[in-house]
Amino acid sequence: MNASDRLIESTQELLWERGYVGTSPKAIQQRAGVGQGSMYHHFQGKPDLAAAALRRSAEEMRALNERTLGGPGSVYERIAACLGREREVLRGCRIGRMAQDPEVVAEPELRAPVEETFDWLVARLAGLIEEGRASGEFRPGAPAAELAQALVAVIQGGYVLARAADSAEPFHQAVRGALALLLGQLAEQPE
Amino acid sequence: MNASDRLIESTQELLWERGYVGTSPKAIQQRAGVGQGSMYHHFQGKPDLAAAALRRSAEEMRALNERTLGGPGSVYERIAACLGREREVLRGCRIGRMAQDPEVVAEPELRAPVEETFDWLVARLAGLIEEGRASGEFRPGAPAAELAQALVAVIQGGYVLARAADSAEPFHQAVRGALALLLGQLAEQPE
DNA sequence: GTCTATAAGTAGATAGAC
DNA sequence: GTCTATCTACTTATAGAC
Repeated sequence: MNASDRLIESTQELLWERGYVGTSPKAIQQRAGVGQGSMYHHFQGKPDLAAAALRRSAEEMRALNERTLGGPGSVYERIAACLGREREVLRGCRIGRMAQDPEVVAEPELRAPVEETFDWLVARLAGLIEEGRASGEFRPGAPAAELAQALVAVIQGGYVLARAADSAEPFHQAVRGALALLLGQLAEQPE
Repeated sequence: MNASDRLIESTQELLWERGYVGTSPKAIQQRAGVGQGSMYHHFQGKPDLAAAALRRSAEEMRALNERTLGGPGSVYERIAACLGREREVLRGCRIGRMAQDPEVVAEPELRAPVEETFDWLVARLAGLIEEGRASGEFRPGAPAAELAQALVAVIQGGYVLARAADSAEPFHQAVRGALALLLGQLAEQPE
């Protein structure tokens, strides 16, 4: 792997672990095993490198979610598979984490990948719910986009609760609670 | 107001805006209008001051939620009042935000107020749901604690989605979605 | 209690040699 | 392309005077 790719990968990891403010060029270089001059040759500076790293993380995140959402099963099963997929819960969400950083939110180049990832995920879930309504699996009700936002929020909030408790348990409880609530939207109510 | 209180208040604001890593003693002193020596006289250092600020924020957050959860109305109405209460959505949650900070999570003194706030809120909501089941307002189903975790996660995740979009709208959509899902738990299903 | 001085270390680069 | 040197500003204090 070349220096540029190693730099991007190290930046992805550090942004995930320490956020944008907490990530220094020096730390990136050390983890990548790359010198100062090399980094500034390939990238204009920290914001430029962070933008590249975030675009790549966003792409990976989208592929990861599509694997379950586009998989086999009923709409409910696919949503459950997505929410319940294996995660390193205590590490938090590498995309959602960036939303807390004021410098990321303030800089369009940095915020764009974050916003687009959530836009995509919400739209994908809303589309699935509508598909489930069309097929008779789900009953009509609240706007699909609102239910989708709530589901994505449960995941993101689940990460927050887990890190606050230093335990993955609150995340899993929140997901089970959300799936129980979603059951109430099925056309045939399970008893 | 004395120097100590001004320092705590400034720290609360800065932790909310910029997080623990992003908040420097210098910035705290300047906002508080207090000199270096004064700060180190009243507090041992940044962690000590941050711990005091977080304990105070946690207390305020709890009082704020109790105002709606302990208010008038049915259980559903009180939960809806809590989720829908006025918020400065784009500023995020001053407690939940801290969960992203590795130095906060790693330091028990700093993490404790965060964990305790969520523990209290989840327990309060779970208690309300059980109360609603006992009175016949809610139907039995998933463990109340799981539903409560999901509701708190929706709020925390809603903040994340709002900041990612630089708009309060995703937060409000997520809350509406969550309340629609919660309606499915009422004993008398509204049509 | 509050102030100023000092200090070792880091942040985030730029310059120029190789 | 990569390396080392250099630089200004900030971080997080400690020391000691007032």
